[in-house]
Amino acid sequence: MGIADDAVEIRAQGWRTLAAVHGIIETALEKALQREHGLSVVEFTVLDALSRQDGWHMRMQQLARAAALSASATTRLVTRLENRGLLTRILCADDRRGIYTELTPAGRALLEQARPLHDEVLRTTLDEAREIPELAGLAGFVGSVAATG
Amino acid sequence: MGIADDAVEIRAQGWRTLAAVHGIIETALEKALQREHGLSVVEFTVLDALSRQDGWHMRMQQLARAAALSASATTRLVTRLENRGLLTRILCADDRRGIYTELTPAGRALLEQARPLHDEVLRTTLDEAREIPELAGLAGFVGSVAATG
DNA sequence: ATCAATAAGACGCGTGTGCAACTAATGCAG
DNA sequence: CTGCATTAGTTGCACACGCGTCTTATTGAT
Repeated sequence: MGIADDAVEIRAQGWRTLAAVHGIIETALEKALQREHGLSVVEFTVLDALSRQDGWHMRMQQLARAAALSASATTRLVTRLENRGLLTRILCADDRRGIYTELTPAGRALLEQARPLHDEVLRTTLDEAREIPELAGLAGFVGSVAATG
Repeated sequence: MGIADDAVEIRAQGWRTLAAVHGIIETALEKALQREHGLSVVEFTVLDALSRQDGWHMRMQQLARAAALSASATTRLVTRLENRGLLTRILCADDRRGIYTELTPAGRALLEQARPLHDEVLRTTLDEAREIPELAGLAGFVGSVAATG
């Protein structure tokens, strides 16, 4: 068992840890946001992405990348949110193939209502993860070290 | 904006980064494993979990926790793998409600065949993630620092 | 003027998922 | 031993997703 095999095992272990922490947070977020605000995690993510693009509009493809969704899933998701009056589609003037999406006041309001719960869940689940030895390192990293961005 | 608000923003940013890296890896793994070995990521995860429990059997619930799945998803996943002859259900003698699962030789063989690809995808996607400024920190952490476990 | 490429939508299909309702086995209280 | 809450696992139902394919509108190069 040489150095290469160690690296393989470290990556595998790292991925398992990453998946575990991700799963814990996502499940907790899903339940809480669904229960209190009727939002799924992806829906919140999309609204959040749009809100942080303030002043700018996002095209469907950017949205798809931001939420890690396929094109068709993005279409359907935007349609759902549009039907609920949380965002609007806007044809863009310079390239009329493109479609921008923009938060409506209602969407922005719902997002702001949901933010506190979102952060609370994040905080408590990260704290819980820190209690579990295998997850403590990553949970600490995610919760404390600013992602270099 | 005080210290508390900073912490909120750091957590949110950390979660976005975590979700992004997770999504990249999972998508790449899914495509590669599906294409080459007809396995989904969860299926690989379950087989891997079972193989690392060598000598011991796992109950459905443990499996569910290990793969971050619900009970019902676990039932169906095990059924699929059982139908493909990759694992077997074993009623346990002492508590006849409980069900153990065990890899078959075929399951173990398929797992070993798939491992090299699994690691290769892990390695290349982590390398790619390191090239993206916002993800570099986390990708480096996952790929290099042994998860404390 | 033509034709390939691109952005997005529509739609059917198969699949995986969570929830809630259900069955069966266990174990504890009286 | 009888009743009853608890636990393990399964199943019916509805829904979101990815994929593939087709369609439409627009752009840009020849």
